[in-house]
Amino acid sequence: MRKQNAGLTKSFFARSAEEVAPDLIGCEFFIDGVGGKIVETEAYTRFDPASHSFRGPTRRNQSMFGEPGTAYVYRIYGLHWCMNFVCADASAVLLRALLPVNGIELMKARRGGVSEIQLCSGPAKLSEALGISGNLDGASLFAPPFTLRARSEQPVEILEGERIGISRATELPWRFWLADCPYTSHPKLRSKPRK
DNA sequence: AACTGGATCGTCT
DNA sequence: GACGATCCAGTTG
Repeated sequence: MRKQNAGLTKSFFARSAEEVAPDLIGCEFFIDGVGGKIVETEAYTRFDPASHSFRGPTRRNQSMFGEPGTAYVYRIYGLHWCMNFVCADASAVLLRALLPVNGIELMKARRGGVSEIQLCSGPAKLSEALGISGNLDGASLFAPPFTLRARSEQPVEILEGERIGISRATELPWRFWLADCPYTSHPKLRSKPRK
């Protein structure tokens, strides 16, 4: 009986994002078979001033108030897309970096031929590589085009530190990443949590 | 290696 | 009317 490579279930996401976010490190995520291993995430919760759900439901953030296991996709800075997995109580996990596994040539084509290291090393980069845009907002993660696979083995070491690119609640240690992984988004913050 | 500004627009003040 | 859960190219040290 092979338990490894099983798909993630709804109960996996039916917890608060700060619990789910570290558990997603080492899982695999694909869209139409294109994607890779999750190596960096961030958690955002309902009572977190940095979270889109902090001020209650709006048209943009309504997916964040949906069922655990829903995709929340939003546009950032007018030109990029960011992908989130909705968890319990209007919390969500932002996908920040993947280690490319499948569909590498297609991802390179979408990303303008950058090196493999830089293919998915950032939230907007991985969205471009996987072809993510606003039309996936609100979709269930348990149906096509998505594929989610649980870890096949425990990650060597998961580190945590402050989140990146926000101006509020910056002290919360809700960014999680695979230690010393070259495919994460911030070279300087790869090995040690920021002080 | 570190910092700067530009691109670009929906959302909320 | 201001401002992002960003990225990239360019400049400076």
